[in-house]
Amino acid sequence: MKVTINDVAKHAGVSMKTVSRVINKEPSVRKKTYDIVMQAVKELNYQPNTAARNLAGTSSFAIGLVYDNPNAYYIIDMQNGVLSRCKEEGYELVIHPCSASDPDMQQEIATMIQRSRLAGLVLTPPLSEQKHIIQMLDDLGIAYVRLLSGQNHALENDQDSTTEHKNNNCIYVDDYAAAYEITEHLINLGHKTIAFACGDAEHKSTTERLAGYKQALNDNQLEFSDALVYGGTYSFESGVEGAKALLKNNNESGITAILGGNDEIAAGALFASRLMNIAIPEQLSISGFEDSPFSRQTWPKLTTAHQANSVISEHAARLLFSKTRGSRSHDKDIITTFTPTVVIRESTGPAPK
Amino acid sequence: MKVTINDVAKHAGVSMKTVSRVINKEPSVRKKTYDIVMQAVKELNYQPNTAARNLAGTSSFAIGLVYDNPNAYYIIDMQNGVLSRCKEEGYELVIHPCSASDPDMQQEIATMIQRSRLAGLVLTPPLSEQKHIIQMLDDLGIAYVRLLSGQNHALENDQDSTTEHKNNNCIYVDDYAAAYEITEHLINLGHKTIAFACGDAEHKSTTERLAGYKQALNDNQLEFSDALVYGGTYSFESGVEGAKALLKNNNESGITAILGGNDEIAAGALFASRLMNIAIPEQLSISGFEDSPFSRQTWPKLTTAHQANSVISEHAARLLFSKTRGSRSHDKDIITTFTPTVVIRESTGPAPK
DNA sequence: TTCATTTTTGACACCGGTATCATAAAATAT
DNA sequence: ATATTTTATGATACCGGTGTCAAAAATGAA
Repeated sequence: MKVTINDVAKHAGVSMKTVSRVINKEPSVRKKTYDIVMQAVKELNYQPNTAARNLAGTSSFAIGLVYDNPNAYYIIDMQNGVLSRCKEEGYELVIHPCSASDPDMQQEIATMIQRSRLAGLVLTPPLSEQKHIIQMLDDLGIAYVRLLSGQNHALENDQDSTTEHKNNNCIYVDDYAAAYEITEHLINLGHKTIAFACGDAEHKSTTERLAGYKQALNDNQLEFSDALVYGGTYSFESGVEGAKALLKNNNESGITAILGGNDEIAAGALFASRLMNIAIPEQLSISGFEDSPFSRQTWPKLTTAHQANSVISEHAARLLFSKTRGSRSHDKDIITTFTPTVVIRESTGPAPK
Repeated sequence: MKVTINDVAKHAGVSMKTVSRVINKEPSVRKKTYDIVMQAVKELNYQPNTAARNLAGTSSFAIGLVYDNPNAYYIIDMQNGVLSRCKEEGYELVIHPCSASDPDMQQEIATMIQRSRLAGLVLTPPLSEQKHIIQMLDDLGIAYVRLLSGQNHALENDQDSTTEHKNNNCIYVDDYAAAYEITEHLINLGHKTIAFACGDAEHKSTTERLAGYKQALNDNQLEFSDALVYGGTYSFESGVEGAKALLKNNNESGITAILGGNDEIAAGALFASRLMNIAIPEQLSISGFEDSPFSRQTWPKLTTAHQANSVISEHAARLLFSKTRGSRSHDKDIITTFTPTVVIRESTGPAPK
């Protein structure tokens, strides 16, 4: 029934160690031997036992994906991207949803690493931004890659210990640039009073997006005011509340466009507009961020910033693998900064007179 | 750094085997010994190495979740439910998205099972409905649980080999009853011409929901006609097309309500209604199915049938565990049939005159 | 108290690979 | 052709647990 490395070795007439070398693509195997072994592997349909490899090897053949994010689309994309890379490399993926606010979380992650002897970890925001997590991983000496919002500066400007890492283990999503672009799109449509309904303040993406938005206003001689910003969370409900707050008193601020912190917020704003009988995009333009599937399922469809999450996470996995095993994948192929691109749909239009 | 079972044994002054017994909750350990060992486990913060356990043991400490479903919300719920049970039992979860149409899929699943020495598998629709997959799993002699649409009949009525299983490894979602209920809700609102925009014909849920809908019509002396059914897929786009098709020629069929095969279809129908300038629910009632988060994010919010996916999948995992290891959890606690409940929101209303 | 029986515990061989280091074979230098 | 270096392969000790079976301890019966 189950075929082991010994069966293959016998079948190929070599030692098990040679088979091991072949399946691990170690260099010092003669072409001829390699072929013979591979032939045997195929004939017997041999599948190396993950548990055994993990147990015997220095590092294991499993990595972890840790997330605390309610956005199902985001998570699925992340998983799929990492999984596709794992498949390529013959690794397993251990997924670990958790709650950043949970005090036991740190211990929980440590436990997971220890139990599964993980070779590395991919961290998504907002966990990837938490100093104490990073610190712990450094202390544990485990490889990890962080998905972050921002740009790849040579050094982070804070002076704490994480700086020493030369942040060569980060994948950046340039939310700043994307927010700038999408704001510019609105400005080009003639909008002069553009509001921003933010996501969670603790998330770096929020500050990045906000900064990009502000800079775009500034570069185009548009005035910024605190009345134009609503601080909420990355949720539909927050979008509803945000739009209501921003447009209060019969839109006293004269807002003609709202930039949603993500698609859910934008969808919420859309919903609120309906409640307030505001026509989109005739009276008000609304844009999202992320291009999740449901940005195509609202009415009208959302203008948004497209973020290729599965591609991003695939590169995160690549980067992680390049740091663990005999980095087969060339580091050169790894993109470490992604900039979402504006996708124009029906929720934005020319500013009303 | 890493604590092994031997460290614990030494610390507790017992043999490693005894420690093994304790962490596996085997019965034949004296209370006093148990306490001493547990104390040592705590003091050293011992975490059993998963790989070693998997390798040494008869069955491994990992189960798999296989799915082919584009619905992110559904998948995340499924994962979380199974995951929570796994955590409870100290198991790992190997997730495996795949494509039912992929000819290699069968081999792929077999490979996964072999490589990870999975103790069992949870199958979601539509994979759980595919005979050849079930057949393969039976041949492999691996434990599995199927999530199915339908009711728990003592025996399935088809005569093939899967019947022999006495289907005591299935969790049912009674889509028939739910569709009946939701149709009845519409009937009670005075609707007489109710259409059904179906999901994928290959999915059992589609036939179940359709049957429930038809039965409700029948029981209420309402006429059914093929013109009232649109056969599509479980997607937003299909919902758009479905609504357009059903309401064609200025709604010649006189439809006053559309039952969507799932929330996405309903959202699509909602979208199409906007295109056709049809007021919801004044001119047309639309209902969804599943109660996914975005049924609350459409305008108006969708009436739908709530399905507790994470609870369902948790019970699927329970059932699986009850078949593998020393079934700690009592089978009695396991619910094997779930019936979604109607959630009334704003997308359905009284039939127009 | 002694012996038989049952319950707890431990010694040790595995599970299926990888790592190390020695050895054999091939390539190169003399 | 032989000595020397390099490269390819193999023998064997682990990795950290579990399963088996036998020994030790506790319990009950005589």
